[in-house]
Amino acid sequence: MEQTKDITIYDIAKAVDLSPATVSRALKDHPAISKKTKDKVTKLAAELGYRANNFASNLRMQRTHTIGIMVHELNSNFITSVIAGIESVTTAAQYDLIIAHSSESYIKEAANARNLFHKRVDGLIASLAYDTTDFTHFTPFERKGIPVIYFDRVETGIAGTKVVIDNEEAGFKAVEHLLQQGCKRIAHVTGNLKRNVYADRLKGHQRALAAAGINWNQSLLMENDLSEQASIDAAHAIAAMQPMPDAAFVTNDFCAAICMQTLKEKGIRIPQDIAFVGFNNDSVAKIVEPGLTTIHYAGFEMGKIVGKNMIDRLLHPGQSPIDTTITLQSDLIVRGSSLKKMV
Amino acid sequence: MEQTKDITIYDIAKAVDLSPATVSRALKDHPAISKKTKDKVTKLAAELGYRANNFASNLRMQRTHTIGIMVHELNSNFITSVIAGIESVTTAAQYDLIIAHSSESYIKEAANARNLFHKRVDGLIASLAYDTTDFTHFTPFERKGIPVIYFDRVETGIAGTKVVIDNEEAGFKAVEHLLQQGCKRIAHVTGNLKRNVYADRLKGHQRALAAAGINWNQSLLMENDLSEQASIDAAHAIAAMQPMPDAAFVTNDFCAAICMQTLKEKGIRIPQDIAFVGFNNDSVAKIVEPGLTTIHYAGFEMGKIVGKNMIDRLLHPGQSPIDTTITLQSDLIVRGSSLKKMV
DNA sequence: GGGACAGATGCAACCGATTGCATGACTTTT
DNA sequence: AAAAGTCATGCAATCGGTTGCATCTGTCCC
Repeated sequence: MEQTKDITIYDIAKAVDLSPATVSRALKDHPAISKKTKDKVTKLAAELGYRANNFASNLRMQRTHTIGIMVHELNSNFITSVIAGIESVTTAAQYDLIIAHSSESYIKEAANARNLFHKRVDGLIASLAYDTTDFTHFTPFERKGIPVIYFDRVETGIAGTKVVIDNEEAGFKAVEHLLQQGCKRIAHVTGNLKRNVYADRLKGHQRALAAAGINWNQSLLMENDLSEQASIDAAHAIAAMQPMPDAAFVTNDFCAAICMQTLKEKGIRIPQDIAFVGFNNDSVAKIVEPGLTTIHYAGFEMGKIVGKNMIDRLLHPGQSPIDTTITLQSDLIVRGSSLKKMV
Repeated sequence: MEQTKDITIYDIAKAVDLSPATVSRALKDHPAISKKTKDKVTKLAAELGYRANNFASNLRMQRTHTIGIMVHELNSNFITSVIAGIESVTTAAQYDLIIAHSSESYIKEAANARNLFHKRVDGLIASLAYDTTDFTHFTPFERKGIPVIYFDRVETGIAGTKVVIDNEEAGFKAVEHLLQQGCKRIAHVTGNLKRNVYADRLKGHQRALAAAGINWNQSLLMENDLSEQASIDAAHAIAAMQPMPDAAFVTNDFCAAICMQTLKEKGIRIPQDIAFVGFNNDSVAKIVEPGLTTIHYAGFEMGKIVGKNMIDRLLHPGQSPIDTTITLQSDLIVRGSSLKKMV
C-alpha cells in the first residue's frame, strides 16, 4: 500500500520544461501547439502514468461529461437493453453514465434525482417509478437548463423529450389477435392505470373491441401491482368469474406466466379454456407452457434513440426541439398460449 | 432555460457577513462554530437553495465518497439483490455507488475498471466477467491503496477480500439430493470451468459421488457458455447419450429450464426419465414445468456483508485484514423437477 | 490589573486543469 | 529595413470548498 503520488500536468510541465498551460493544451490536441511538443508531452504523460483529474477539470469547466439514468428496476431484459443502447451512443461521444434505480418507489426516485442533481450530471434520462405522481424532483433540472429525456414510462403532463412505444397500438394488436382467435370475453390484467404505458394498452384493448363491435366490460378489468401474489390472486379471480373469460390480456409477462400456472393447477387448459397474451417478451415467455404470445419491442433501438437525442441536446444546446415525443412500433410474437384455432 | 447562477459558500458568506471559512465549517457542523452561527448559516443555505459543489470538495479532499461496482450482468435477480444489499449499507454511510456492467466481456470489464479508476472511486467492488483471466486492470487500484472487494465470481489467485457462497457445498447438496432420489448417472452442465463458481460446483458434485461410492464419469460433463442455443445443444446431447443420464445438475436456472423444455419436446419426461437441479433460484425456476429444484442464496445478505466490509475498510484504513475470504451458505429448494420418489 | 485560556472567526494557501490575453521569435510583405 | 502577420508558448486568474494557523474577544483567576 505504498500510496504513489498522483502525476499532474505540473509534474509533466517540469519534466519537459514547459508551462502547465502548454501541457494542458498539448494533451487536449489544441491547434496552437506544435506537433513536436505534443508528441513529447503525450509520450511523457504515458510514461509517468498520468491520469487527468476530473474534479479539477469539472470544477473549471462546469461540466461533468456524465449523464444520469433513472430507471424503476434493473432486473428486466427490456431495461437493460435500453441501457445498453444508450451506452452504445454515449460512450462514443465520450460521455459517462450513472445508473440509479428506484425499485419502483417514488421516494427513492426523488432521492435519486436529488443525488444526480448534486452530482451535476449534464443530462438526465428517466423512466418513472410505478407510483410517481409528483414531478417536482425534476424542476431543478429544468431550472438549470439541464436536458431531461423520458422513456417508456412517461407522463404527458410534463415538459421534456419523450421516447415511447406505441402502447395503444400494441394493445390493439394484442386484442385484435385474440379476437381473430375467436375470443369474445377478454380479461385485462394490468398495472397502475395512472401510468401512461398501462393506460394506453387498455385504450388499445378497448379500441380493438370497438372495431369488432364488442362492448367493453368493466368487470373484466383487474388493476394490481403485478407482483407474484397479485398475479396469483388475479388468476383466482379470473377462474371465479361467471362465465369465465375466454382470453386474458396481461400487460406483463411474469404476471401472465404466474396466472397461467395458477390456472393450470386448477385444471384449466390454455389456450383451449382461456387464451393468454402478455407484454415485454421476457425470458419467462419462452419458458412457460404453452409459450406465451407477447408484445416485443426493441429496447436497444429505443436506447440508441434516447442516447442520440441526449447527445444532440448536449452538443448543440438550444437547437433541438425540447418537447417532442418519439413513438416506436412494436411486434406481436405469437406462441402457443393464444392459438385456439390451431389446437 | 434561464440558467440560474449557482449559490456558493461565498454568496452565503456575504449574505450573513461571515467568511467563507466559517460558512464551510458551519455547514459541516464543525465544533468550533457557535450554535447561533450554524443556525443562521444552515437556514440561509436552505433558503437560497445552496447545493455543495462536489468537485471543489473532492479536489481539495482527494476523496470522492463514491464506490464503484463492476458486475458481469445486471439482468439477474441475484446481482440486483446483491446491489440492493450493498446500497443499503453504503447509503447509510453517505457513500454513492457507480454501477458498471461488462456484459460478460473481459474487454468491457477492463475498460470499466479504467474508467472507475479515472473517476477516482474510493473503493471498488467486483464480480468477474465470464472470460476474465487477466487481472492487470486491478493493479492500479492496488498500487494506490484503493480497497477492492470481490464477490461471487472471484479468483483465488489474486489478493483482496472475497465474499462468496460455498459453491462446493452447494454442488454437494444438489447431487446428494439427486442421489437420494435414486439417481445414478448424473450429467453436469456448467459454465466456464476456469471460473471459481463453476469449478467449485463441479468439485461438490464429485465429492457427493465419491461419498456414495460412485465413480465420476467424465463423459457426462458438458461445459458451455450457458446461452440459449448452448442449452438446446446440451439437451440434444443428453438425449443422445447411451444410456441416457437419469439426472442432470445444471449450474444455471435459465439453462436448466431450456434444457428441460427441449427434452420434453422430445417426449422425455421430467423427473421420471431424467431429474433436474438448477442453480440461482431465478424467476424461471418457478415458471418452468415441473418447478425446478435449485440452489438459493441470499444476494441481499451477501451485498450487506460486502458493503459493510467496504465501509469498514474506507473508514478505518489499514485496520481490517485485506486478504480474507468470507463464505456464505446456501439452501437447496426442492421442487418437482427432481422428485422421482414421489411421482 | 494583568496574565492565562477558551471560544469563535478570519486569512490565505491550497487542490489541478483551463483559457483569454500578452509576449516573444520568426517569417513575409512592401 | 520597417511594418505586419504567423506561430508557439507563458502568465495569471479562475472554478468552490477546505484547513492550519493566526487573531480577536471575552472570561476567569490570582
